[in-house]
Amino acid sequence: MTSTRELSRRERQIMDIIYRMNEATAKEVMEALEDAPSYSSVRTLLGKLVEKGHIAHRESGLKYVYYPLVERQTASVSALSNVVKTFFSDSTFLAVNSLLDMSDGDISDEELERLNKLIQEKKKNNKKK
Amino acid sequence: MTSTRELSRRERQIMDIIYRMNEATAKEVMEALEDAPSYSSVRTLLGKLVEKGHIAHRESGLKYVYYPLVERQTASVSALSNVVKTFFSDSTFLAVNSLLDMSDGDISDEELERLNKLIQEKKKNNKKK
DNA sequence: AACATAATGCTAAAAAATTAACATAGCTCG
DNA sequence: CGAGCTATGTTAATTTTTTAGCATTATGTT
Repeated sequence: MTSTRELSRRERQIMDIIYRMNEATAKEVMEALEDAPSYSSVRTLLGKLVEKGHIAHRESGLKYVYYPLVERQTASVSALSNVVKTFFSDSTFLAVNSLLDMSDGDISDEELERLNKLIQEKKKNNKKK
Repeated sequence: MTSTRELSRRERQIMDIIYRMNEATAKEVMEALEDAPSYSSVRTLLGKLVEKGHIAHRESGLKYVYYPLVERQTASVSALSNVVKTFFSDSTFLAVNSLLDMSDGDISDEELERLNKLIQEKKKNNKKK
């Protein structure tokens, strides 16, 4: 597994930043880090992440732009699964429930409508089996 | 913030285990660790987590039983928030959507029904404001 | 062309995390 | 009782992580 579980503290922070921004230069990563170390240190960490196969970089003019090698989608499923397993006894229902509770007016009516539809679909699927 | 972000790799693994089990002895933690180090090492790590204020232990007969000091509920909200921020552009909707997609027959009809109701509630709330 | 700026390459020291050894104390059961 | 098992307390060595310094290369600006 190439999961987030094997990363060190800083490496994880940096991966999170890169996922949030989709891609980022060393400078951008440094600026996004809360208690950022020196530019030099950030580059060393990025280098290690490249070595370990978590990210790659392409040249963009002068600089390198780093991007994740595991797709956002894949990584997100893995992250969600882990939270569901750890805090919700592996119950997707409980996790969704909690997310809905947490969201305070964060979801628009239109989005709620779409969720309702998706749930209807699920029901139909359940019955088919 | 006393979040998971400040923990080292092993410390995080151990916290996850303790959250999953609600509480655990050193031995149980060791057994739950995938590539477990020696019993001695596990105890050292537990000691560090106690020092850092993440867990506490109570005596249960002969042994210590460790439990988290930050409630499961609180920790789960924090973990979910982080995933939502990192992988779903801070959109609860997108995260719920993804969870529902991931769940394949994992949610019962009854649970789906409850989710629908919860969503209806949300809609009403949206309108009130 | 020379200088300031911004980036990389390489290297190394300092700090933190990880592992484990050894000593000790209470229980239990033959 | 006392040998063996289980657990803790303490300490120390090793490994990994984290930080950063210094040299170099490319750009663009005067």
